[in-house]
Formats: sequence, structure tokens, C-alpha cells
Amino acid sequence: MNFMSTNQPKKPSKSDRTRAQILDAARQLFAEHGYDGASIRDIAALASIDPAMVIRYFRSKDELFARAALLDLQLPATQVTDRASIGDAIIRRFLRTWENSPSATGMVILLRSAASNEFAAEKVRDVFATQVRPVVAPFGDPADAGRRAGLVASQLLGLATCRYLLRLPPVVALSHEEIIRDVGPVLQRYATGAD
Amino acid sequence: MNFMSTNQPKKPSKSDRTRAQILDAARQLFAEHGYDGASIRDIAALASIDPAMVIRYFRSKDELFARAALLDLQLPATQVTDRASIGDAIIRRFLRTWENSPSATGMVILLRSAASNEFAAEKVRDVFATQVRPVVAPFGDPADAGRRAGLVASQLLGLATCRYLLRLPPVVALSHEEIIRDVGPVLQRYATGAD
DNA sequence: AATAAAAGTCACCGATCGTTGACAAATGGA
DNA sequence: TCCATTTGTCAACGATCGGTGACTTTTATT
Repeated sequence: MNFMSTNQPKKPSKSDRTRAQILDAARQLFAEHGYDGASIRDIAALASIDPAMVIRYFRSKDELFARAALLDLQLPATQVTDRASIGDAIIRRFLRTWENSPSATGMVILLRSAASNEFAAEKVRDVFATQVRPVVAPFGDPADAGRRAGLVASQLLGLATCRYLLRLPPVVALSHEEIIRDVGPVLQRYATGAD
Repeated sequence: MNFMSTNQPKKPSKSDRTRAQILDAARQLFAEHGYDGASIRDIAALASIDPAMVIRYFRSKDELFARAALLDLQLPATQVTDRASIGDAIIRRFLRTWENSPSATGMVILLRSAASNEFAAEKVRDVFATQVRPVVAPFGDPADAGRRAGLVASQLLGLATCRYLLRLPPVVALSHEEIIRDVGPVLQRYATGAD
């Protein structure tokens, strides 16, 4: 009979744990040191396995990086909102994405590597195109959509850079409430193009 | 007599040209590919000299990087201004620094390398402490100075990241006038802490 | 218990890196 | 012209990198 063999619904078995260990170690080191700064040997050592296993499970360092950066990049959707609260909605989603979602580490990895890794840079541009632009576009002059989205991206990426990469003390010290209160209105202004 | 021998006021001779060639090549490649991405051999090839000369003139890659990033980091001073135009003054100095000063390349080098090079990251924090904070501090509640300066830095660094590193098309396309008009008021708000 | 597949170990390849030191060529003052 | 200093060339070092393949151990099935 064997009526549940086509899919593999249960497979907690064996090697998948090693796979997950490697991915966890890779995410951690990529997030800390970027693509170049994290070697396969370092990742293997952190995962307590042999370096050859890293290549065995993921075919190359590039592929491992892509998995580590993208696998869990399930960004929370922006709940539909009205024009008056779009800035507030964006900054709240930003905080949710960067501090309370499984994608948080992936975002740090991407941003840290984007400065010197073209694949990561392209992926950041892609996140902009799919996550920022469509959200901002409907709330102003369509001819302005690119400019408005670009301004929003500049503020969001700057906040992320200062808070999660450079760890600029006064920016790290900001509470969620302060960020929402101070940055929200700026995003509102950028997103709608109002003066 | 030899009354001018303690200092060496004139030395256009010979090797200084090679030195300058190496520095120029290093600045260009560090700015394009970051610290790790630019090898001494690449720099030497671009300068049309032997890799060993790079070490001969600068003692190590670290020292060369420090020279390339800091040598010409003479940021233009912010002219004193009144409270009402501080945002405008900051964004104008930003554009002058990043697009019309010999420090421009050094800034790109620092920012691109800061994501994965601790020396560069520390230097960026230093630029923040010496260039942003003191400018912003006098125009609001002294207890707020850190927060206000941090918000200003987040917007400035974000703009630089999008425009000069990631080259996000809509941000690259912004004219100086647009940037001054759109970002200036935001910096004004951040710097003064007004609502 | 026998056995085939899976999982893990180990030594090593070729490439590239920063750096060194021995040596040759060019330079300039005596 | 002689000679010492500067300037440039060359080969190679040790280390590290990503990646490969042969091998042994474990696991699971019959």
C-alpha cells in the first residue's frame, strides 16, 4: 500500500540535523563577518564538523551563502493601510523584520555583504524593488514613485546600517517607541511626497 | 651652512611619484572592491609596478589602507549658521564632501569597508563623533544630542549607502536640488528635535 | 548476521594571499 | 670615474583559501 511515499512528510532523521547545524553556523558567521570574512573552515569548526561536509551538503560556498541569506527571507507582509498611516506602518514593519522575525539574521547578512559582494548587493536591490517600492507607490504621484521609494529606502537602510552593522551607540540605544515616533513621520513625508 | 636641512621642503624627486601612483591605485581599488577585495598584487598591477614596491613604500597592507582612507580626509568645515537653516547646511556639506572634495574617495573607501573591517568601522564612528555630533549638538536639548545626532547620521549614511555603494537607481538619479529640498527638512527636524 | 547506503574522516590539490630577502639597475655626489 | 645610496626586479616563503576524492565508520534494512 504505502500510501504516503511520494512525499517525504517525516524526515527528522539523521543528516538533516547536521545540515541545520551548518546553516546555523554559516548564518552566524556570515552575519558577523560578511561573506569574505567567514571561511568554510570557520563555519565547519563552529558547527563541530569536518570542512568537507560543508561542501558535501551545500555544493559550494556561494550556494551556502545564498541559502543562509535567502532561505528564511520571508518578510512579513505590510498590512493594507490608509494614506495617513503609511509611514507608521512601514517603520513598524521594519522593526518587525529586523528584530522579531526569522529573517532578521538574513537581513544583516545581506546588508553586511552587500558592500563588497555583488550577489548580495543585487539581492538588496531586489528587496527594495519588491518590498519597498510597491508599498510606497500607491500613495503619491505615480511619476514620483521611484524617487519617493528611494528616499524611504535611504532612511531605512541608513537606520539598519547604524543600528545593526556599525552599532553606533546612540542609534542602538533608541527604543522602538522612539524610532516609531521620530522616523515614522519622515517616512510618511517621503512616501507621500507631501511637503 | 646648510641652513635648510632639518626639514625637507623640496623633494619632488624620483620615488615620490611612484609613491603617489601606488596611493592612487590603492584608493581606486579600495573604493571599488573594499579592503578584502583589493589585493596588493592588483594595486601594484594598476600602478604598473612590482608588488614588492607596495610593501617597500608602505610597510603593510593595513598601513596602505589607512593612508588611502585617511590621508585626504580633510572634510570641509560647516560654516556657522543659525538654527533655522542647520538642516540645509548639513545636507549641503554632505554633497560637498561626497561629490566635490578630495575626501570623496576616502569616504567611499571607509563606508564600503566598514561593513567587514573593524578599523574602517571605528573610523566611521569617529567621523560621526567629530563631524556630525558637534554640529548637531548646539541646536536642541543637550540631553538629546546623542539621539538627534544619531538620527541625522542614519539618514546621511543611508543616503550615502544607496547613492554611492549600492547605486540604487532612483537614488543615484536624484539631483543635488532634489536632495537638498527633500532631505534638508528631515535633517532640520532631526537636528533640532522639533516635531 | 550480512550488506548496501549514508555519514563522517582525512590528506591533499591548485590558487591566491601578504610579505620577505637576495640581487640587478639606475642615480647622483665626490 | 668611482662608489654608495636609491630604486626596481625576481623568486620564493608560509599561510590560508575553496574544493576534491579516497577512505573508514556508522546506520538501517533484510
